[in-house]
Amino acid sequence: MRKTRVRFAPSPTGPLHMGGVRTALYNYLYAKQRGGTFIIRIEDTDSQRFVKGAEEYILESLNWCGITPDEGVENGKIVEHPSDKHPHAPYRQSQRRDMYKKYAMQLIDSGNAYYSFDTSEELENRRKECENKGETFIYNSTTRNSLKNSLTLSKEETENLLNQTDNWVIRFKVPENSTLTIFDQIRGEIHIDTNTLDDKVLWKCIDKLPTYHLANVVDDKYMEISDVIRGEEWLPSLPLHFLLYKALGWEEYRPNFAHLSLLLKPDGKGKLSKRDGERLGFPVFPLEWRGENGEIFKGYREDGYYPEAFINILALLGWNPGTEQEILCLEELINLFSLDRVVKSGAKFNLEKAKWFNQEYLRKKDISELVKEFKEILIKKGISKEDEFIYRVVELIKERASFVKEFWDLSNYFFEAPIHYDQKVVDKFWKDDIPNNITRIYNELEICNDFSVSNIERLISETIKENNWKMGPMMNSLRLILVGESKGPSIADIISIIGKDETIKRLKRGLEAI
RNA sequence: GGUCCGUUCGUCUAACGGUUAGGACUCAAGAUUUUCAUUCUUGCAAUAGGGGUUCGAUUCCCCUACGGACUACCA
Repeated sequence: MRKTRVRFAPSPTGPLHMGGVRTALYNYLYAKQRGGTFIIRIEDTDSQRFVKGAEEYILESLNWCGITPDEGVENGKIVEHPSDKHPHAPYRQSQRRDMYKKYAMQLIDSGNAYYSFDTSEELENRRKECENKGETFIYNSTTRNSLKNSLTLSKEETENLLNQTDNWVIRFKVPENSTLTIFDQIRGEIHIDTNTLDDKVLWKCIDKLPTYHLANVVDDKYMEISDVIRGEEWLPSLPLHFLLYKALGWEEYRPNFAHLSLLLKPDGKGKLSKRDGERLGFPVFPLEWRGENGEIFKGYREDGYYPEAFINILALLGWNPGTEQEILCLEELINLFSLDRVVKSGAKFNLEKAKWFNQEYLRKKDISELVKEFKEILIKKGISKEDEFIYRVVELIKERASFVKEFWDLSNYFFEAPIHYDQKVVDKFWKDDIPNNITRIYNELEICNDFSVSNIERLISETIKENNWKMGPMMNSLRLILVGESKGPSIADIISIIGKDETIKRLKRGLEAI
């Protein structure tokens, strides 16, 4: 049995989106469960699309999620020099160019690849020609003999072109007339006729770097990757990768493959993309991302999600433990994860359910921890209160919120006296002798010195009973005065927390204002 | 267009030939509550369609439909 080594290999062309985080998570869970190694590798062989800050963003995102790499990253940075812990450095493909070049040449020498000199215009024309005839152009055994490459040109001509111009690429020579059967750990057997494949470019002339396909296979072999778990968008190039292992003589190193279904747009067509978040009002990215032209994309972190909740949401989007348990911490996910329980079909993200997950995690938090978080919000509003006071408030409202950021709207009346009184409540309850009765309660409270919840509760209910008042209108009117509207925890709790002075003040003002 | 992958309540999913097709989110109703929320109970809601195979198909096979990915010197 091979030692489990998996990699997450993002390319730094922008922020990592939640689908990418899920792929990283599944890789991580798979590795951890099997006592294996989780490696990060940066696939930056596209020099044209490089985005500044993307690499840092990716690492910070994984860090926030608690997905910690065993290899490839040290002190929050991609490792560039080999060490015991990081024997395969550098972990950035742009810094491994020479290695890929060597294998590209080996493929040419062994007859598995060739130089191609066709310009993109020439190929474009051929494609159009075919299209007009209702055919499909494929650069492979059916066409390569009629194109400009080292298979059709003489040795001398090829040499000359290579020496004189920079305009050449290396293409893989796909073998003809064979059917491949490739096993995918999630999808089972996949059959492919090699005649439908095309001779993909392995080495680009444009930036003198390998394409993803070559770099990927070489690195996976050298980094001793045992299992490749990646997105479904790679399924069509699986046969090419499969053949590449064979052509390089590395069949015994070939990893197991598993292709994950995609995360889909919640409202219909296609895979989840960068802009869906703004359009549909939920984050697509783990962390906030500032685009080059000042655009801001929301992040789960900034929206108030806990990383544990975010991970849990992602884990269950395309996988389930086979039981009815839905709230799973990282530890449990590691223990329970298995590729056979990964769902084959694409999953649409659901915001409501995501909120529910966060609510579940919020409820599990210690009140003192929530106090710390809420305090930051209060400070921004210029409100300072002693921790004990905030603690009592949070204790009462935490069940009512999915996010700490909702605490303020749920508890503002603890910190500020109401300015407006909800007219609907006024119309419904503020009648007849209510003002008089409230005044009676006011008088009772004014001489009361025990503002414990139980005493206030006793005092109010006894007063109401003794006078044969109606419970509903009295309580609702008291609430109206104290809160301004018809919401919140019990009156006794509110009075007890805001205390005598504030209660008296609010009753006085309410009696005058309503 | 071509190649590949997929299809169970609105959404995430369970049921790996035999279930009244289960759970969760959402929604609705009821109970509890001085209000709101919580909580509890109940309810609404699905096997894409058509053929096979089988005593029996959500499950296996085929066709159709629909959805998705890929089809770059992008990953």
